[in-house]
Amino acid sequence: MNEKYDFEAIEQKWQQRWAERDQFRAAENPARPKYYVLEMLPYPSGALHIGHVRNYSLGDSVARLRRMQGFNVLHPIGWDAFGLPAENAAIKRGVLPEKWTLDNIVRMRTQCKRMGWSYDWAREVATCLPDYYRWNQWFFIQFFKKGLAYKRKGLVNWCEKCQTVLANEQVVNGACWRDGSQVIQQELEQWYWRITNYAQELLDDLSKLENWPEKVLTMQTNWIGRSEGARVSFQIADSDRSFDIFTTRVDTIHGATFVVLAPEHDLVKSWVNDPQYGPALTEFVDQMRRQDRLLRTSEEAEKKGVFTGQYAINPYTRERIPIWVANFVLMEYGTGAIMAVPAHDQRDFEFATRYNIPIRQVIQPSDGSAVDISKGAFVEYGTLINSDRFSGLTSEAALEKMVEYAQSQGFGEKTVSFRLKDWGISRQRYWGTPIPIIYCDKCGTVPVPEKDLPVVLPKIDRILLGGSPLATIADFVAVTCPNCGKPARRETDTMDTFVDSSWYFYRYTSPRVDSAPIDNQAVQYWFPVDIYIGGVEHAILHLIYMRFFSKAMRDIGLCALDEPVAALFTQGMVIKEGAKMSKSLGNVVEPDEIVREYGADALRLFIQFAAPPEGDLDWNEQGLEGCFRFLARLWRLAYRWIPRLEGVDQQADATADRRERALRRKIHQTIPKVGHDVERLHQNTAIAAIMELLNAAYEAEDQGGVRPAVMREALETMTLLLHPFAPHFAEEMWELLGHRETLWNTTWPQDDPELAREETIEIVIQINGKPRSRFLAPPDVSNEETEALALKDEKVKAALEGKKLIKVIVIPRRLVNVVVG
RNA sequence: GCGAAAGUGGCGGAACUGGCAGACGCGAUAGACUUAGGAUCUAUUGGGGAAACCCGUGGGGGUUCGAGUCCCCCCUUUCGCACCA
Repeated sequence: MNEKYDFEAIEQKWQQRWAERDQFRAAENPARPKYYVLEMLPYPSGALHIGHVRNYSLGDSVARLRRMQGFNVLHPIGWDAFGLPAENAAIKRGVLPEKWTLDNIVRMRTQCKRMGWSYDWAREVATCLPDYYRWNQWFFIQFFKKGLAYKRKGLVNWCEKCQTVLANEQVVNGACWRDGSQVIQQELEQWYWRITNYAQELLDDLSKLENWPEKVLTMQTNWIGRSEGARVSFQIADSDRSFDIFTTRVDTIHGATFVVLAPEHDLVKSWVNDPQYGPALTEFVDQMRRQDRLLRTSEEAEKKGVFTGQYAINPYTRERIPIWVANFVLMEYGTGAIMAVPAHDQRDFEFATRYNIPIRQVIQPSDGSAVDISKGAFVEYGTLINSDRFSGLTSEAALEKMVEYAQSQGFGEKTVSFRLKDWGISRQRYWGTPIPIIYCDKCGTVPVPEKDLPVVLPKIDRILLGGSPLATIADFVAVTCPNCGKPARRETDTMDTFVDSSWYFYRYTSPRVDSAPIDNQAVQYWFPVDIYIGGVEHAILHLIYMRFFSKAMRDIGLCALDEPVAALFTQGMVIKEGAKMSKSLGNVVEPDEIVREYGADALRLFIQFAAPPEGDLDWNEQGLEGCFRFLARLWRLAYRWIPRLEGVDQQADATADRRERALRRKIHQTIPKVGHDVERLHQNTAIAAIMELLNAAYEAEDQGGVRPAVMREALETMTLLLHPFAPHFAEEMWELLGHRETLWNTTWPQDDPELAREETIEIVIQINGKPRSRFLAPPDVSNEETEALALKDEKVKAALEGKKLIKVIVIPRRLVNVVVG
């Protein structure tokens, strides 16, 4: 054994052995309980960053612990390999996306192996390979057949910088989620997936996700945005046309003094030629189209609009009210049209005030108190007034009754509106999955027959810019119609890369099946994912898409899961000096450099020790050194003892010495603590507990009188407990301690509660709630004895001098509070 | 504005259902070993005080024998949502 902790040699040695033995290979085994540990797959951007290290080290410690606890562990990894950065890098550096991506994967795979994570590399998937993306295409076709995929023209989010369309989830505060640049609205024909079919189920099933963070559930609930209300049809005056509005407050409809359409509303287009109102209307609509969405939809934005010259008939009152177009009504929510009740809606109030539109109160507080409608809207529920036959009803009752009335008269109905929109999956980029559709002049839109899959992404030899790059590849576009055999054209858009990540974790269970996307038997064995670890930034992106995907997979008869992920854990960011690491700030920590200087084990240890995993972690090199020192300190202890341990069994005899018993007690207290902490992902306190155990071993050594058998037990226990965090170190130590079997196949130590039990306990004496004294007692001391012992205490006697004993509270085995007064 | 989470030594952070606040690590101080130490080991390390003691978990109230933990009000930070009809 080397006196010095030579992390480089040790880590290399074990990585090599693990690879040679193909040690982390997983296979279905019905005899053992399974455990599926999943981490969000990385985008191959070039190199692992420290956030990956945190994410994957966390997952690895869980995988290794569960394995040692007897679970059959699946711990896979892959690459989210399609996507824009590859194309952008290609444009910037002149490397083709494919080469750039595959090179990055090679480099990052090496880095992963250098970190010692226990991945089953035989299950690795890269989403940019035809073996994988052909199933994206297969899913597309199944969805198309099932009516879950459809094409329509409509307003879409267009990112100028990315030169492509984005789904709603990918627009954050009016900006592109990836680069933060402005997103504008454009009218384009796009493919959509009908995620809204599942809106209700996606919402309802959130209640099944008991082990998901509340925060994510809330974000999803808000994103789905269910609201119950009514659809009411308004006739356009002097016309046979009508339009629908959506409202959650039909009870206020007698107070509607105007209606408002979104600038993008279809009806508006037919009015722009009006000689009197057309010009202003046209200008307003154009202005809205040009305006930044973020500005337009911000609450601070002033409410602006123009009168269309048209009137609508309120079906309840038969009253003619003006139709306006205004910035604050959004085409994408509800029906893109609202009734405006300025007395009872603040937005309508502001608008009405600005344009001198009448304000009419129709609700008053049910307690009869007065409200001043001239100062602002009264938005609460109350009692209806000025509402014809509905006057006198409460809002709650009116909501029911008035919808029934509308229904009976045929001009409205009860309806539910969702904020969630269908998922726009078309992307006008090269580096993605080709959408498997063929357009034939005769047969229309025809899916590519399954036998013709995959539609291979054509190789290119130069970078393609602008539009849909595939459209410029004549060989690709030209195709014969699978129906009629006549010349036809291929769809040239590619799929959103969130499609790839929506089901990759299914593919891991059967990565090489080539007759179907998944082997249902394998899915049945491994699913659900027991723990999914990743960043919270995907709360309403990936994490909602993949839930949708599972349900859609179920409905096309592929497997039978409602929810694929049993527990989700969102880990915090790694920051430095309080700021997010970024190249522009120059505060990026390179994992490679840390590994070179301190080793992967020290890095893994530190990144899990420095902070609880759900919070942000402030990188600090000195803390890292502390973890390195801990490993070196354990190494030295072993170095001193191992020569004396040969042939010594750890359970040689019952130990009688007080000092030995103290060390063994610490050992047997630490074992359950570490296991329990890692199960809750409290790696920081688990590691602290192992450090304490090492300190106890040093203390025991220092005091003398500890025999090798006990020191062996201490060293072996620390080694086993350390394995999830510092596996190379632990494997080496385990071997030095004389074991042949890898720790991966070794069981987690069993604690002995008998040995863990304290021989004497210290009981605190409080006087009037303040700690004043303490005494030692046997652990089985009764409450009566405890009280008696406390009352004999000198401090207690002194405190009772001239005072009265009011009461004594005994907390068994912990504390006595003597109340005097 | 609405909602959620958080606020504990010089620093990162511990503290299960209310029961010794500050585990563990960093940093710091002193000593030992040493030619030397940025290595290692030992000891000390929330503040005040000579001490008995007193004060301390963002601030203010409250419940309780007892509050970092529970309740009310306020402040700050972070993160979501933000004209959603």
